[in-house]
Amino acid sequence: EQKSGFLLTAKGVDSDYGHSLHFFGKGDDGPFELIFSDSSPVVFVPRSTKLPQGVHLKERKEVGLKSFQGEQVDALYFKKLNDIYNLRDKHSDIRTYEADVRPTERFLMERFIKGQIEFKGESKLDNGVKVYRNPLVKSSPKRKINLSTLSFDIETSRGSDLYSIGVHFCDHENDVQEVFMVGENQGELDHGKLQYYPDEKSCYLAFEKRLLELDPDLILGWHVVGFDLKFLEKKCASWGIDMNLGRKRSRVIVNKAQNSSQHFAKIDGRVVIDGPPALRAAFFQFEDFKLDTVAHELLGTRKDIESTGLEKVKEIERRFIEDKVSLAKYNLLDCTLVTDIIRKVKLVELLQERVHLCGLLMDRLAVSTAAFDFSMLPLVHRKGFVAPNTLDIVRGGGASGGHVLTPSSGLHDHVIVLDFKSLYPTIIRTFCIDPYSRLMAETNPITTPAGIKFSKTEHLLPAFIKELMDAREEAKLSGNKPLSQAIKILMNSFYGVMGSGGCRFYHADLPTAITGTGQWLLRQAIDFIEGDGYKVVYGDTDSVFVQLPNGDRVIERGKSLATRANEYLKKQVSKNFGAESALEIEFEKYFRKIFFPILRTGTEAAKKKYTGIVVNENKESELTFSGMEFVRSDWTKLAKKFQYKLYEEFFAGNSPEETIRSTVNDLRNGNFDRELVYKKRLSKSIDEYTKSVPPHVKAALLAREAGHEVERDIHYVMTRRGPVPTILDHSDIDYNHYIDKQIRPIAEVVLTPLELNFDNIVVGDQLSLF
DNA sequence: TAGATACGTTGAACGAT
DNA sequence: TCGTTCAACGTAT
Repeated sequence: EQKSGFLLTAKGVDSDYGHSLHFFGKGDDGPFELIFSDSSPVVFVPRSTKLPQGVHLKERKEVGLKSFQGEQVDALYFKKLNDIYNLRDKHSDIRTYEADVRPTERFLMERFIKGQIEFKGESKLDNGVKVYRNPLVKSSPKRKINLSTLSFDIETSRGSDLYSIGVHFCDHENDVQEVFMVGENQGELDHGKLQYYPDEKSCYLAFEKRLLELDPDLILGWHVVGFDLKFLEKKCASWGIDMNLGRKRSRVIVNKAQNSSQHFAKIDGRVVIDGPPALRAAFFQFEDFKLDTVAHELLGTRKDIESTGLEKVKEIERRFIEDKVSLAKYNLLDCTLVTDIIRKVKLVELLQERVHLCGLLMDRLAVSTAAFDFSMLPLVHRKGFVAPNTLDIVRGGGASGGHVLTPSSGLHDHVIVLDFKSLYPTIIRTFCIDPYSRLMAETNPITTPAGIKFSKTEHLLPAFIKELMDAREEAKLSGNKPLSQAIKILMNSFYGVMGSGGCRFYHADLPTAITGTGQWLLRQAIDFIEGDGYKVVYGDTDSVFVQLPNGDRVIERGKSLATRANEYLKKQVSKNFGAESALEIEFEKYFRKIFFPILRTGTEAAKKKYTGIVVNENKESELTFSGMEFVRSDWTKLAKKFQYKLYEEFFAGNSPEETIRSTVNDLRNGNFDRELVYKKRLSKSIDEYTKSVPPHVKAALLAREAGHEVERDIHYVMTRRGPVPTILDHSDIDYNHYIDKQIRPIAEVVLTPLELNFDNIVVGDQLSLF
């Protein structure tokens, strides 16, 4: 009987019998595992390679494939994956190809199985999982599979005591809320079940048992890998037991990435979705990634303990002793908030669509180079090539990027923005840019504006991008946002991946051809628009800011200009390169007013910085900022509020003097004391700042001296003693610092063109101080 | 368990005064 | 004390 399902996790296992592949997934009738017991990991070597004694192969085969340099290769089949690593590491003189492709992924990609799979064979039930040994499999069109989620969160003391574990499980028919609490019974919850256990171990074991019963496909949480799972793993180790939360009661393995604080959890048959990194990967932006902040911004709700840091821990400790019911409530709220956030942004749907598009399973989606391999390798093989190992890539000189114009400085009325829709993907399509096409450049060549040749007929990526773009249009029409977003993420990754030394298909010609073409196209568009009698006031990579003589029927005129620019480019591309243009310029937005400030150091306008009033089709206007302090997380709230107010006045044609004066006054009077916090990230560990010690590092050092754990985000305030972390006493605020470093530079940007002087405006206050 | 380059700003560090 | 360089960070695209 033919079954189908969605793949969740994969692993390869070396044993005495060989290398086996294990795929866990979820089908209509529950979880399954597909085992392929004799997978024979493969690597390619040049035909001329003589293997040394002691290398034990299963088979060496002529496969009719060649390297990118044109050298014929043989396939070597091994018993174990480890044999390949040994060959590579112990015989570095032997050149290998694709030695770093994971057998599980190779298995899927060569069969074009992207998440959805059909399988046929005998199954045996093992711990609730239907296990198929060596079934027949094939790819299967995508289908909606309901995945169940379990969000969990643990509460602990400041030390290493486990207090409670909250659980929120959801599938298409159930909603389960439970809390497992250590200690004596102090009562029940209104909503959800609260159970008490005499000690930590029995509490944990009850949680484990319940999780295995509920059998979720996805495990959700907030820092759930680096904190909760790591904590529980340590606990289990201290009790001498394994943390068996995987399908078939298998053990959870928590790993830390080298040179990074990132943690990864391997759980058979279940995918862990950790809120902050998952939202970051989907390009969500928040003031910070605290659960409370994100929940507030997305759901409008708040956690019930609003304090942070030490106070929060103290409150949790108090509740554990005096009020376990309210601790349980708090614990459970964290779980349901995470479920609600992930549901609200349709994160599971997004991940599912991404798997369907790129083929990598959920826990590997972040690795763009692997996603590129998944789509390209099987196609490249069918064209007769094998690819190099990633580590053998020699990174050539860097490619230049996008073209950025110097803005025409100052204030402008009626400026429209036209931009190229998906510029780099459409360039790849139009000029047939991909690794295979570069190798085949002599077959019907097309020379890009940067002078680099590709084959107009032998290529792989352009067709894939067309497919993706068509699917995206359809997704947009049908309102399928997760799919549309998934396609955008994948398409936008191609250029970066091909220009990355971490990609086995890297070649400097690829990014150089793409960005060079982008620069050429932007110039062509500008030439056309200027030739049409308009003034171009700014442009960056794929956009042109065009001034219109007046504000009548702006959108109509904008769209008409875009259409004519498209026709012009189509002709240019056809005439100069004999190619059919997939490029598309579109009307993006209208600024009733836009202001380009002068560089802080210099006389020209700054690039990548502007502010203006955008008016939409419904004639609603909005003050927007790009690149300016208002959008920068390392400027204080004081600065941002001040900048916003300043430009409101500026665009309204009012004098900014009163705003400046009152802001300085209020600051001195202590009215902004809570809005003076600087936030900056430590990009490396604190002891690695040897070349210079910037303010946020100084603050972090103070925090560490005072016995605090140093976090990645440093919050500090400038006091008369210098930068001090907000967790320490910082009442001696240096108001002059904030006037000079946060208010003055923002004010002067508008004061200079108005020929006003900051010191003259605030002079009264300055005198009263000294 | 690695998508890219272009750009502006700040303040530390350093050498010359 | 002053001017210059550059590490560091966050942003635009």
